[in-house]
Amino acid sequence: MSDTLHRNTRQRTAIRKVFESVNRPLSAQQVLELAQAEVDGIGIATVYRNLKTLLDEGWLTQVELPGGNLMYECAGKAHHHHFQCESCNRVYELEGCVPTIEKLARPGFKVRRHELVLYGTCATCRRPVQN
Amino acid sequence: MSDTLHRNTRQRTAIRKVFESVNRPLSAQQVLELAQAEVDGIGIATVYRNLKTLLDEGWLTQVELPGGNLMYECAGKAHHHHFQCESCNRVYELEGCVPTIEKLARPGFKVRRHELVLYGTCATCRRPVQN
DNA sequence: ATAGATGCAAAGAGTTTGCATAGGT
DNA sequence: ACCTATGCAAACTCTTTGCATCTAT
Repeated sequence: MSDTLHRNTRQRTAIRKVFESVNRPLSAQQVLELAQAEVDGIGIATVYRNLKTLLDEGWLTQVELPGGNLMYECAGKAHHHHFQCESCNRVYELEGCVPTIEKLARPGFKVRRHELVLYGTCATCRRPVQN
Repeated sequence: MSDTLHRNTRQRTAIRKVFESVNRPLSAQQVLELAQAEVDGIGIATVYRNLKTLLDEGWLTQVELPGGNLMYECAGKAHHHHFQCESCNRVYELEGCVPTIEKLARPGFKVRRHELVLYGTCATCRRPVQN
C-alpha cells in the first residue's frame, strides 16, 4: 500500500496541514471541518480516503478512544496516553506513563501493549465556571 | 428513568441470565446470540432497549473498550480493568489498579475516571504453542 | 495523455426509533 | 383492562465504495 505513487492534491495537503497545526488527535469530522477552511468543497469521503492513505504511509496513527469514534494523530511521537474532556470532548495528549501498568495482568498472560485514557474536565472548561 | 415500573418479560429475564452466567463483558451482538438460545424470536432492538434499561437501573455498566463496540457487564463490581486477547478477542477482568494513574493529568485538569486496557495473548491462547 | 484523486450519492455496519400488537401486572 | 415491552422496519450515524469527472504528473 505504501509503495503506491501518491499525488499532492490541495485536499491532501490541507489535511496534513490540519494535523500539523493542531497538536491533538482529531476525528474524521473534525478534520473535515478544519480542512474546509483551506479547501472549499472538500468532502467527507476524501477525508476518509486520505486518512487511510496517510495511515498506510505511516504518517498518521489511529487513536482508539474507548466508546467513541476513531481519532487520528501524527505518527512518530513518544509513547503517550490521552485525556478526554467530558464537556468539550477535546482530546489532549498526556506525557509519561505508569511503569507498573502491565503488572496487572494475570500470570500466564502475555501483555503486548496497553491503552490508558483519563476522563474529566479540561482546564479551559473549568475556568468559565470559576476555578 | 430508573423509577419507572419494569416488567419481567422472558426476553429481559434471558438477557439478565446471560450476563449472570458468563462472567465477562459482552457486546450487544453477543448478548443477542446467547439470549436466542433462551428466547427464540428475540430481536436486536429488544436487546438494545434492555441494555439501555438495565444501564439506567444500574444493573449493568458500559465497558468502553478502545476502537471496538461498546460492551456491557454486571454492575456493582469492585473497580477493575480489562485485558483483551488479540488472538481470541475474549475480554478478561483484571484485579486492582495503579494508584498513581491520575497523576498523569496536566495541572488544572480535573480527572473524574479512567479506562485502562491491556492487550496481548491470554493463557489459553499461549498454551497450544507450548509454554 | 494517463492514472490517481475528488465529489456526489448510494451502500454497509451498528444503533435507535416509530408503530401496531403482544403480553405482564 | 391498562400500559409497558416486543418485533419489524425505517431512520440515523459513521464509514466505505462505485462512478463519472477532474487534475497532478
